[in-house]
Amino acid sequence: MINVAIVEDDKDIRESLALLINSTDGFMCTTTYGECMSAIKGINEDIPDIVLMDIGLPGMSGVEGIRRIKEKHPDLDIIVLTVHENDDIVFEALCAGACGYLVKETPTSRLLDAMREVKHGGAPMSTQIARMVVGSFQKKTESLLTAREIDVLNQLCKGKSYRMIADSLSISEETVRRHLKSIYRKLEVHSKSEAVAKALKENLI
Amino acid sequence: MINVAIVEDDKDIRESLALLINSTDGFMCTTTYGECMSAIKGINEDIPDIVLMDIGLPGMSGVEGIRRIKEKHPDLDIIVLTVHENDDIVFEALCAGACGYLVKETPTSRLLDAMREVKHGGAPMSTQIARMVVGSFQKKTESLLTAREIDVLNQLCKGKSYRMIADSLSISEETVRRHLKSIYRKLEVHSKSEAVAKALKENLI
DNA sequence: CACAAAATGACCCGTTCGGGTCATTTACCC
DNA sequence: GGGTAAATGACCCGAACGGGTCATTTTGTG
Repeated sequence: MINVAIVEDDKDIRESLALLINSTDGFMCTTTYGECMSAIKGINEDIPDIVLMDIGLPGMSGVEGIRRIKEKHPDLDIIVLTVHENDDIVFEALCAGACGYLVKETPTSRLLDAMREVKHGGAPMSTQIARMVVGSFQKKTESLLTAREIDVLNQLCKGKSYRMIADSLSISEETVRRHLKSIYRKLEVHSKSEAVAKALKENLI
Repeated sequence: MINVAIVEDDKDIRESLALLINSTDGFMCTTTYGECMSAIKGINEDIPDIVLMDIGLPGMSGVEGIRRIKEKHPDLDIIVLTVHENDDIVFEALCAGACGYLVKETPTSRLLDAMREVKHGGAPMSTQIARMVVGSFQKKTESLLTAREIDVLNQLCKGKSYRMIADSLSISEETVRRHLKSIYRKLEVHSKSEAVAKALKENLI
């Protein structure tokens, strides 16, 4: 029997979700919450197997709610169920600890499958979400940086100094400096650390 | 009609996959390859809609093959179909441009679904793979760094100087310097850029 | 309350970095 | 074949950094 808790501000959605879950073999939903604070408190008392979580909630955001719940219960599985398909929110939710992300038009059969999938160690996502997630691994093609600049940037990301980069690429320190100037201009940054941060965040290397 | 190419060194698997695809409505497979080089060449002539790609191939690795194929055909969808569930290979394949990753015990019906899913903008993954991918977003808990050190590290990742970090956290530059010393010792690094690189790669922040 | 861990602040000094301006050679595209 | 982009190398200088050693205050847990 999989015990599901629901965090969702819309009463109609909340109740129909609970009804769906309670009328499905192997699932039950004894507790629902209208906002995060009570969910965080309630889940501390009565620990479910899975939390279905909305993102656009009154008061504390769902993302922050996920973070707080996972702090106390790292092994609890949280599935986001929301209308938000905005890139930032998806990644924020996953970083906060969600292990699944479904958009709200998901058919009920898929929702039930998703919960079963989570219990088998999966991470169910709606198709567009999965593509966004996988896409986030892909390197930017047609980089604005030249091949040599990328070489230098790669070394930089290993924490190398100008001197070490020069040795490693068999060019003079002055040339390294020159490439760095060009990189800074293109990335619009002004220090090694900022360049590294930008390069890693934007998958330039 | 979805045109599928197969890259797979095992003749039996290759042929049974082709047979499956050709006997399914809406799919066809006219070309199969036993290793990467001929696939790269062949795909340049005869462009399929989807490539099913093995990873453990003789000669060029599947990962490198994916990279080469995506270089020429950035919009071509490549699904990895392999026995490898090793973390590194999964992420390497996705970084190289794969948009799906299935383990070989995947039932044929799921394989066909996966190809349809890809054509609808999805990114089909086996359950364990999806969890690995989502897990890679999650921050390390129980950091070896203190809360304040993480504050400083966060600022560092925005490319701030000591002076700017000091202002932004309302502490003296000397204290920032002190925290940085402690961070360097714990992360075993010796520069801002190296610390940023390590922090971002290890999801410390 | 006592003790430990964390956070705070200060000084010195040699090295590295960032930005400025200079120039030459190689490679590729029209 | 001539022009453009890329890659190479050099110098200067002030600001920023990294490592060293010093000490005080705050916080939290037993």
